[in-house]
Order: sequence, then C-alpha cells, then structure tokens
Amino acid sequence: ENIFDRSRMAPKTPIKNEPVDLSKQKGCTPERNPITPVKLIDRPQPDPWTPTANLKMLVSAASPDMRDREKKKELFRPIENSEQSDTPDMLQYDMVDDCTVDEFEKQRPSRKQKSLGLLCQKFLARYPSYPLSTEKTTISLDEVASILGVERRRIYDIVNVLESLHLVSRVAKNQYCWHGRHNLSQTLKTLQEAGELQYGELMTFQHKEQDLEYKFGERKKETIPDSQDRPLLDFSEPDCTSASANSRKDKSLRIMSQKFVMLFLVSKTKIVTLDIAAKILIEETQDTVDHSKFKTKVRRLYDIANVLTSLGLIKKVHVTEERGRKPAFKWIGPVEFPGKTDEPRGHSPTSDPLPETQRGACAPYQICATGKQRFTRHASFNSAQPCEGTRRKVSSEPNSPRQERQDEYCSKMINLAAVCRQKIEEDTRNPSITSPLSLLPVPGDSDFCVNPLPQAVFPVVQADVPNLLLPNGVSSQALHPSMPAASKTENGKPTLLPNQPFLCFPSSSLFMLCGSLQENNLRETLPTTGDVGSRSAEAQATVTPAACQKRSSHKCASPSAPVDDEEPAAKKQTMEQSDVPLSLVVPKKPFDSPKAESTPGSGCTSAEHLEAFHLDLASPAAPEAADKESTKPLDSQEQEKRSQNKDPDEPSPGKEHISKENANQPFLPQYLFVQPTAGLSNFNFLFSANQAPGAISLALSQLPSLSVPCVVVPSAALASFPLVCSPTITGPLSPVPDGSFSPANSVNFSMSGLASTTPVFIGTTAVVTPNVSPTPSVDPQQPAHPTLHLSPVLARSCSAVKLDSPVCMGHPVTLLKLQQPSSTPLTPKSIRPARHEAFFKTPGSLGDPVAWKKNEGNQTRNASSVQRRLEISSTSPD
DNA sequence: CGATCCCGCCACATT
DNA sequence: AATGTGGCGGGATCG
Repeated sequence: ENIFDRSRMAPKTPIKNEPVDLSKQKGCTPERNPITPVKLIDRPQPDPWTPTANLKMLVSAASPDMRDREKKKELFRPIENSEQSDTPDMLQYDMVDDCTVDEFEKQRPSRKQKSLGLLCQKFLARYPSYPLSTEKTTISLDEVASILGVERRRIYDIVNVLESLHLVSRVAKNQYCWHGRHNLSQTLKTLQEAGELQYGELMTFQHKEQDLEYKFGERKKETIPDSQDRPLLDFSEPDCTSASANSRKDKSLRIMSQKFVMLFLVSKTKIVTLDIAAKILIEETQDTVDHSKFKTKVRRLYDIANVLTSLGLIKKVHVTEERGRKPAFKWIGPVEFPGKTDEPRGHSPTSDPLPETQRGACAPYQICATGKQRFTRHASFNSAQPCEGTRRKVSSEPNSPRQERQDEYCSKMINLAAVCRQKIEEDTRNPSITSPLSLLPVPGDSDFCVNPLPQAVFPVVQADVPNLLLPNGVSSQALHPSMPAASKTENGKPTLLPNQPFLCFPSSSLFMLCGSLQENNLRETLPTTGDVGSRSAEAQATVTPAACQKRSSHKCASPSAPVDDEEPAAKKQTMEQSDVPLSLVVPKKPFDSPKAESTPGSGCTSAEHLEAFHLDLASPAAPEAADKESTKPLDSQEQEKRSQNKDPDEPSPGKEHISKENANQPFLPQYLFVQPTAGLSNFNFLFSANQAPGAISLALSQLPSLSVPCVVVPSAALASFPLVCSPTITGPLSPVPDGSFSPANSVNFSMSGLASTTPVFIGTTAVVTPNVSPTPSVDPQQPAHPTLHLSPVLARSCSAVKLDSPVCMGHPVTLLKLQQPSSTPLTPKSIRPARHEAFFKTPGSLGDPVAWKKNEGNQTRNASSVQRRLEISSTSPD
C-alpha cells in the first residue's frame, strides 16, 4: 500500500534534484503515465503543499486502466534508478499534466518524499547488491548525506539497520564499507538460529501471545541485565557493567533491528505485528512497559521497518484481530537459508570470498575472523557493543582471507562462537571489564559482530552412541522433552533427531581447550600446527559434508512455516495480506495473565534459559564478531561452571586448579580446541577432550563417518580465547559441590579438564553405532550422569534453546566418559605459556592470575544472575 | 483519530 | 572542545 502511494508520490517530488528514484522495488515512478495526464482534477486548491494530494487526486481520477498500466509498469520497470533520469521524466510528466502541480511539488516535498524508506531506497540504489568481492566500496556518511540531501542523522538510521544485517560495516569514523547482500543469507540464517533460541518458544506458541509476552517478560528481566541498559537487576553485577559497560546504549537500533528480523524468521506466519514486536523488544522489565516506552519502541520499529521494506525483506500488511486491524509486517525475504548462499543472486557464496581486504574487518560475518580480530582480540567477546565502537578502529587490518570456508561449517562454528559470545556478552557487557575472559578479549573491537547465534550447532558426531549425552544441557534438552521449555514448542525442534549428525550444544556446553594444552598433546599428535591444520582440515572434510547437510536440512525444516520460501524478497510480495496469519501476530494482552506455565519451576527455568541465551543479538555485525563469539563461549562456560561449581577456590587459574577440577569433575565432556594457527587460521577444531591426543588423530580417522568428534570452530571465534571453557557442566556432579571451584577454575577448566582425566567426550569415540537412537539412551543414562548435565541453569538454558532450535539437533552425542588417565594432562602451565603466545597476545591473557581473577569475577558477575540466584545461594565467591 | 514517522534536540562517545 | 553517533520523543502528516 505504502508503496503505491509512495511511488506516486515520488514522482511528484520534483524536489530539487533529489533523485527521486524510484528505485526499485516499489516502483516508483509514478509518472509513468506519461500518457495523458488527464487532468482530472484540478489541482485547484488542494493544499498547495501537498503534492500528494494532487497525486491522489489524479490517481483516483485516473481510470482504472490507467492505474493498472501504471502498476504494471512499475512492477516491471527495472529499477532504473538513476535518479537523474527519473527525475526529469517525472517532472516532465507532471509538468505536462499540470503545471501547477509541478510547482507545488517542487516546493514542498511531501512528507512521504522524505520518508526514511524512500531515502533508504535511494541509498541502496547507489550501491550494488552484490558487489564484486574485489571492490570495496566505502561509504562516506557525509557524502551520502549531502548527496541525498538529508541530514546525517537520517543516514545513521539507515546504516544502523543495514549494519545489523551486515550489509555494511563501519570502518572508521565517517566511513562504512558496503558489503552488499552477499552475506545476507548467512546473516539471516544466523539470526534465525538465534531467534529460535530466543524466541523460538514464543513463536511456537504464536498464538499465544500471552505466553510469549510472559516469557518475554521473564526473559527480559533476566536478560535485561545482560543487555545494556539498566543496571542490572542482578545482584552485584551492576557494578561493572553499569558504568562502563553499559554505556552502551548504542546499538540499540541495531540490536533492535536484528531482533525484529529474528522475530520474522522464527514466526511461522512470517508476520509480525508492531505491537507485539514492540513488546517483545522492549526489554524492560517485564510488564512495566510504560506506554511512552512502548510508543517509542514502535517508533523505532517503524524506522527499522522502513529500511527493511526498502531492502525488500518485509512488507506492510495489516492483521485483523479481534480488536481490529493492526499494523503488521510480513517477511517477504528469504526464508530458508541453505548453507550460505545467499540470495538469488548468483554469487556463489562459497565462491565469493569475502573481500578480503577489508573484509575482514568489514565483512559481516566473516567467518574468517581472521587474524585481525585475533590480534585485536576481540575485544569484548561478545559484545556487540564493544564491537562497534571498536569496530571502527578495527578496520585496520585486513585480514586473512581465509575465509573461504564460508562453508556451513564456518557458519556453524560461527554460530557457536556467536552463541557463546552472546552469552558472554550478555553477561559481560563490558568486555573489557567484565569480560569473563578478560584475557583474551580485549575490548576491542572488532567489527565483526556477529550475531551470535544462540545455539550452536555442531556437527557432532553422531556418535550414536546412545548413552552419553552430552553432559551438557544440550543433551538433556534435546533428550528431554520434558523440559518445560522444550516441551512447549517444539514443533520444529526436533532437535534431537536420532540420526542427526549435529548436535547442538548449548553454548554452555562447549568447552574448549586451550591451545596450549593441545599443543603439547596435539603436537604430539599433530606434528605441527600445520599438521593440526591439516587434520583439522581433514576433519572438516569428513565431517562437514554430512553434517552440514543434515544440519542445514534440519534447520530449514524446523520452522515449518508454510510460509514462504523465498527468494529474495521483493518478489514475493505476492502474498499479500491474505496471507496474513494472524495467529502469530496476534498479540493479545500483553502481559496479562500470568500464564500458567509460570509455575515456579518452569517459569524460572524458562526465564533462565532465556537469560542464558539471551542473545544479544545485538551485536551487530562487527567484524570482530567472531572474536566476540569466541568469547561468549566462555561465558557460557563460565556460567555453567558456576552453576555447577561455585567455588572458586582461588583465582589462580593455575594448573592446580585444573587438576583439582579435573579430579573433581570426572566427567566433563570436553573438547579440545585446536588452534589452527597455522594453516587453518580460520577453523578451529575441537576435539573431544577425552580422547587422548593421539586419539584425536585417530578419532578423526576413526570417526570418519560422522562422527567426527571434532567441532570446527572458526578461528575467529576461538582465537581469542585462550582457554577453553569449562564445562561447567561437570559441576553438578561431584565437583559442583561447591567449593571447589572458583571462577578461576572455571577458566582453567578447560585446560585442566582436558588434560586431566575427565574425559568425557563427545561422541565419537565410541563407537558408535550409528543408529542408535540417541534419545533413548539418554534418559537412562542421564540418571547416571545427571550431575553432568549441569547445573540446572545450564540445563535449562540449554534445553530451552536447543530444543527449540530446529537446527540443533542433538543428539546423541555420545559422551563417553573416559578417563584418560593416560592422557596426560598437559600441564597447564606449560601449555598456557605456549598458548599465550598464540592467543594471548591480548592483554591480560591467561597467564595473569589477575586476569583470571578478573575473569572469574566477571564471570561470576557474568554468570547470569539467574544462575546465581539459582545455584548460587550457596556460594558466592565473589 | 489513530497510524506513521520526520525532525532535530541533546546526551554520550570519540577525536 | 569539537565532532561523530544515535537515543528519543514532540508533533506534523497521513489515511
């Protein structure tokens, strides 16, 4: 609807030079009717100023035929855009029709002509949707603003939204780099995954807005802390975060934009009403939402919607509900995201390498986080926010181009990282300060912000070994439908398909080892880094294909929406309102009734989940994202850890701890993180910890089938971390008990755990029978391992998230507990040092006790308040 | 009159 | 302090 108007309107705008472009989509050019302008109306009086009015008049007057023609023309009309050309034409026409009109028009551009949507179209018309990788276009805000004849402020609105989708990235002060839509599908995919985690449940309910809302409310509460603004509700946290960290309000628009998109992606109907979106997006604590705030949120959503509309991703529709008709938007963009490919366009995703040069920096996702980021360290792990700021700076290095792997793997990895990152982010808002990982991350800056996906999916092995599940919540989740959260929605989730190759880990679940450890071990196994790389490569090779495929499929499937398929958007608009699925949309009274679910237990859990995950999607696309991502994991881990254990004995990360931990936690599933430094810079692999180093190698080979026990993580993600994480998981069991761990431990975890005995692995090892149904096994075993599963928190989170997400599936990952006695645990010490080098350039890297402590501290903080709440009671190390 | 959303003040961040 | 960013919401316009 709008479009039409606009288009018509547009023509009028004779405005200066403005190029009215018609660009695109909607067709603009009103004037098409060059034909006779019938002058139906006289334009007599209508407000002079409103050109629009005139137009309307004309239009209405126009015979239907005319209209049709026009429409057709519009539709077919390629975007020509050149503004210039258009303008003249238009003018002419108009002129012809009515002299007067022209004048009017010129004089006053109607409001519509100045709309953000139109402006955005003009903006977009200036750049190729699929720029060659080689060319990097930089956008000067000032320049664009002047060209388009608008204040810079407006450009920010556009750019911020585009940035959230990674169509552009900030390079420097007044500079943005144009990426085009090459990575759009990836971004959307990521958002979808993230969205499922966050909102999946809700969506499932769809109809029940209430639920959603409630949930949101809950979530919000919890999440809130994470995010920015408010001083956290949480306990202590506030301190850190509050000040520095929270400064962040920034990005709200970006974050909001991502969340908004997520809602569409998760929605079955693909229709989202503004009010619902506003409610969901309002982070406020729950219900409180004051009217004013709501109103403001809606305003912002309009801004975002205008840009998204210009991108052809959504269109406006109206949903009719009980109450009446509500404004809503329907997603008309791509719905499924096969691998990475993007749009219609032909770029092969794979093929197109990101532009490297900047790309690294700019590139939206870049999987390759590449070096720079590393160096830079991701500043904050997660936080997007930090990113931004940083981003700009960051731009500096171009990175390595390795990215090739845009493969799904990468993406997956990224996602994982993202997930982790998110958590971390959430927790830490301040990376630097709080960052759990303090080590690594420096606040940096990476631009890359990825949006973290909440979930990570891994290609896991399928070990079908039934029994072990991941200790992590994940398994639990998947397995247990029982979980409240899970139960809810589910539809798609299926996560657990037995056969699926992939597992989703809750972020928490992941563990990484420090490179150092591995190094020793690995190296042994792997001769050199190079070797590592190769191996990793192998692993990838083997794993990837299968896994990826499966995974992808799952994802897609899950949602189910009947909806669309899509193509790049614009085209599809076809649907029209008719489609509208109210169900989703319907909002309902927002917070009214507390929903039933709210049973204490469930409610809590859900909330927690959310929290855990809560993604901040926000993080925009900073290039650095990868790093961030990496960081997150930590958080999650940390959290887990905490949850599990709460005591940190000491800060000293020392090895000692590790050992302890190890001892304590007999079963941690762990992965080893192998640093890819050398060869694969981009990917990192995680091996199950259990396996002995040697095993690792073996594992790969052995596992060939699918089960690769390894997880590949984009280097970027990991790079930053020195450590790994710990699996908090373990905590629950013996370790958990308290005291034993300290934050430090957590950090240490990774190391220690790995080395030490704990050996749980994922999968592969075992053998696996392929088909074993995972689930079944799960339950039974679980009992056994319950502890492993983690702290409730984790579990919850995991469950919540994973469950929903279609993508994840987890499954049977088999965990084996192995002990690896033999495997020597590397000395943490030794390891670390090594690692440090590698990873730790960052400032306080692991080495520092201090750093650790910080981390710990942070972690604690970070640890979601929820966790604390939940578990903490007993300990509170901080 | 409700839906949209432009405009630009102003606070905060970065130089 | 200057300049870049961007939250925010009054109030104008649209429908």
